[in-house]
Amino acid sequence: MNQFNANILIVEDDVQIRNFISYTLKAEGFKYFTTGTAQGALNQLITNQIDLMLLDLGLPDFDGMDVIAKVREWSDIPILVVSARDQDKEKAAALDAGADDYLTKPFSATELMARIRVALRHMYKQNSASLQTVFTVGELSIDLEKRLVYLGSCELHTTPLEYSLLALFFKNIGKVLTTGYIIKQVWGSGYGTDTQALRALMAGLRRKIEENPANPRYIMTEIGVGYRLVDE
Amino acid sequence: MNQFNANILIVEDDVQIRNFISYTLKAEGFKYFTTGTAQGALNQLITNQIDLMLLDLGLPDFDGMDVIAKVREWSDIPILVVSARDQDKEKAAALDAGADDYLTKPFSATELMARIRVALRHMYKQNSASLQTVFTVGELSIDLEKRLVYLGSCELHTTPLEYSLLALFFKNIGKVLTTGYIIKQVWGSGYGTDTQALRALMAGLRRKIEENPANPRYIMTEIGVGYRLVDE
DNA sequence: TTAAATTTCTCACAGCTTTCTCACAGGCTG
DNA sequence: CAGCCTGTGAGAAAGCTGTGAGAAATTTAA
Repeated sequence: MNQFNANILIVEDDVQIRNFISYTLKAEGFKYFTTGTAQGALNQLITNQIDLMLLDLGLPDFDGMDVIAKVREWSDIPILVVSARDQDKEKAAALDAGADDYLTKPFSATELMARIRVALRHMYKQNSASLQTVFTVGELSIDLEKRLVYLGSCELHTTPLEYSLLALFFKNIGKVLTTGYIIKQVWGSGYGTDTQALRALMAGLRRKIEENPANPRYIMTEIGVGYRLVDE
Repeated sequence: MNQFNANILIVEDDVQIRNFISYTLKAEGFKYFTTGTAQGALNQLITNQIDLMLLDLGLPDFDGMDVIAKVREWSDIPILVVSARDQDKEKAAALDAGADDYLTKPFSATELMARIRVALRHMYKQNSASLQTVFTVGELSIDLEKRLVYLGSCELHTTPLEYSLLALFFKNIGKVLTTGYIIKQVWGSGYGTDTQALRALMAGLRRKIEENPANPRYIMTEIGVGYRLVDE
């Protein structure tokens, strides 16, 4: 067993290499998912709690570079590119697109594992700074770990979208979040730019958390820009 | 010029490679220091503000592995190992000791630069708080991250255009900005050259931030040229 | 499986804010 | 004084937000 407890997504269409990698990961005690297509990778990332992605650039449906760009629109998970392409420019392009490391085939299990450990170390170092899971503003608080919202001492029921929205604000207390950013974070990047649904969602949320929704105390509107959770 | 403004320490005893690396870094606009020994590396790290270290493992005085371990006792700066040793175990050992990446000689400038960018990206993401986002002149201050303006200790409401204008001045404190430049920055290049809207916008902004708009304290008019935010 | 309940999205509209335009006043310069 | 530039107030036009009602979609329960 290793020190990390991570879910790793293997995106590789060559069955032999996929087996080699998954065998190696299993031997080290990692949990993993596999897929052979770009589309499958995106699906897995959405449905499962993935901590790190091993990505082959040569996929049958889309180019791996597009996958990197797509994922980076909404996620910061470590992406380790595994590719047969050995051109420096390819490497630089992938790394600049947002990949965290680049391994050229053939590679050894030892090196792969070491580089995975580095990537996970980075991730945990980053997350350890934001270990706090309970945030409070005035009477309102949120427990990100338990996924619960409290108003005073009372638990407050929230729908999934309402919770997602509120959590986003608590992760950015005091900052003005633009409507475009909020929509991307709550609905995902494929949703578009229509703000109507956000307005409706915000109305519902305010009805629950604000005493007087027309004159909010917690989430302020910044006209023409977005919204902001006040910082005391 | 690159997007980062980092000091890089090159630890390499082979003069040719050292020159190659420093030449590459200079071409990309990085500042750098060089040393050929482990002892020198530690000295430089203590005396200079180093943001990233390029480390050759084969040093004359101590083994590079010891340098990594030593540095990691007190610093989290990215360490990029550059080595001729191509053994997987060597790589794994260096990475597990705390290095962030491992490049095998010979390597290309392109790849080196891309990997440096990845390392710096990680670092900046981690202490993104350390980037200055609050600027102050007299009683007036702006928080670019939160998108908020303060006058004294009071929050000041600004419209999107007013904020955009004020932020532009704070990014250019003390400099005279021509009306043409301001219009292009605030309204975009497609707007034209009509200054009427800018005059109206400026009047509104001054009404909010100046005690006496007719005799401004913060944003001065430079007749025939443009405007300027005073520098204390 | 179907049915009920909940959640989410869409529409239409009222009310408000922001932005632009116009007209004019005042100051500086030659 | 005339010409140019800047500042300002008023008002129109455009744009943005909040909200209720109901439709559509999703989840939960039976």
